[in-house]
Amino acid sequence: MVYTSEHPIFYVTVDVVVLAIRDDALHALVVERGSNPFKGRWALPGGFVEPEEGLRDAAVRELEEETGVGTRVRRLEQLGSYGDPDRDPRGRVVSVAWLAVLPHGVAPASGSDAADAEWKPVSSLLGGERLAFDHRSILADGVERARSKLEYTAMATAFVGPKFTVAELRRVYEVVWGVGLDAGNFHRKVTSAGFVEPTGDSVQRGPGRPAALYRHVEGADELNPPLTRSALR
Amino acid sequence: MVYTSEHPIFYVTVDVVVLAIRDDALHALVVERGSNPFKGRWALPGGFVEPEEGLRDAAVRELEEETGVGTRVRRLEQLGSYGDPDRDPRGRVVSVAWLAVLPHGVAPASGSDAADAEWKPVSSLLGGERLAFDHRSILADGVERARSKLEYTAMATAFVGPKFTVAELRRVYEVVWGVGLDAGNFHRKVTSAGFVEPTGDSVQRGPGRPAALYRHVEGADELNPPLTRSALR
DNA sequence: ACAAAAGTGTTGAGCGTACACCCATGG
DNA sequence: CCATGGGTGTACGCTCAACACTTTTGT
Repeated sequence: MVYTSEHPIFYVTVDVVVLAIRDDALHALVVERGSNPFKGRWALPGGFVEPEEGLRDAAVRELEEETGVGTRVRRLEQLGSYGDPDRDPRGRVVSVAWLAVLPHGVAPASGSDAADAEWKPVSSLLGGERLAFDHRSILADGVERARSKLEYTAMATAFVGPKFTVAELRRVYEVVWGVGLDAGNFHRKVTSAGFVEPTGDSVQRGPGRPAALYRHVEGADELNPPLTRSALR
Repeated sequence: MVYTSEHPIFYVTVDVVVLAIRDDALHALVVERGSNPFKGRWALPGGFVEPEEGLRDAAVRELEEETGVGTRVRRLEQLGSYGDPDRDPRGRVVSVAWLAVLPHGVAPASGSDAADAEWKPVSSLLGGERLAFDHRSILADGVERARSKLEYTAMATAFVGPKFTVAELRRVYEVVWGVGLDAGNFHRKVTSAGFVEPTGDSVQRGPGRPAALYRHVEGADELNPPLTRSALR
């Protein structure tokens, strides 16, 4: 069909801020661009939405194709849309950005579309490193969203495995917020906030008393009262 | 099919949830659709984004064209994007939704594009009334966003004039949250939260002691500590 | 004088912070 | 037996909800 629309046409993409904790630091997943524009530059995983595809589905598909971690995503929420007329030299492209969280220890699969998918510390991506398009801004928004969502949702549990200790959860908060937290007070708050329940098992990690294992309570996402960001030390 | 682009083509629209308080009830601005699809049905103001236009600019322009209130908007933030493949019978349309707040007493201008722009109570729009497209869902998301943003931002001040009394502000919270609040406690909280400052004037509304007028402190948008939603009575 | 709304005082309950202390394990 | 991390006890200070009370006006 000849294009006779009375309305302007756009391309729509999805881009995903994928966060995880590695080596006690917040990392984001980035891929090296294989073609222009920005060939060779790091970018957030993402790509063009298919004609009959939902936006969320597109985010998961692109994540799987480019990094192989699509099925491991523990949480995926819409971050916002970015549509400056000049944000993409190929034309008028609106990108719907998503925030995804992975548990620690997930590696980008080899043999996927993108020759290189890598975890990079958020600090360096937001520091000197230059990302493609407006991805630096999208990443910054994603990190800020994660910081505030830790306060009043169960998002932290998406950064750890299905069974976790209170100390693992505490590291998540400490790393994402960049503060030290009182271990005792944190333990009380988190075990009485209603979003985690003991599995009954316990586990030994190095010296010290074995820690009880908890799991995330199905469907409990609101934290009441919220965990406050107040630092210790 | 002659479309030779290597990527699928979309239309992009903006839709705006415009909230204001009228007659002690939360209202939203809706326009009657003049053409198909959904001809004659109420819809959120909005329309197609121009080729060289930013998304926020498009929201303001459409609001001005369809309702004449574009310049009176006191707050405009992105709500999210809606892109189900079937959400619009005209084709693949992704809509970027915005949340706008107006002070009370703003009327939709006559002589604008839309024959009919009207304030309607949110309760009826989310109740029986049937809106065009997925606008009911967008409106619901907008109202929920407003409810939670009252807690920890200065959004409430956008619902009142540039100078306002503490009681006016309290009515905003009571109407949007649908609860009664203790006048004394509210007064203390709000005047010590740092986002309002006295103008020095005072004003008389009916019987009772005259109320001091306040204005919103420029740039103060975060509420610390947040106002809690706990009801009274 | 009375009603009504603005604004301040007061009090008791509950929560958060800080930190002491006990528990259970590895070396 | 010591070091290390898990987990509990406790006390002090602060905030908040509830509500009594004072202030300032209209009728």
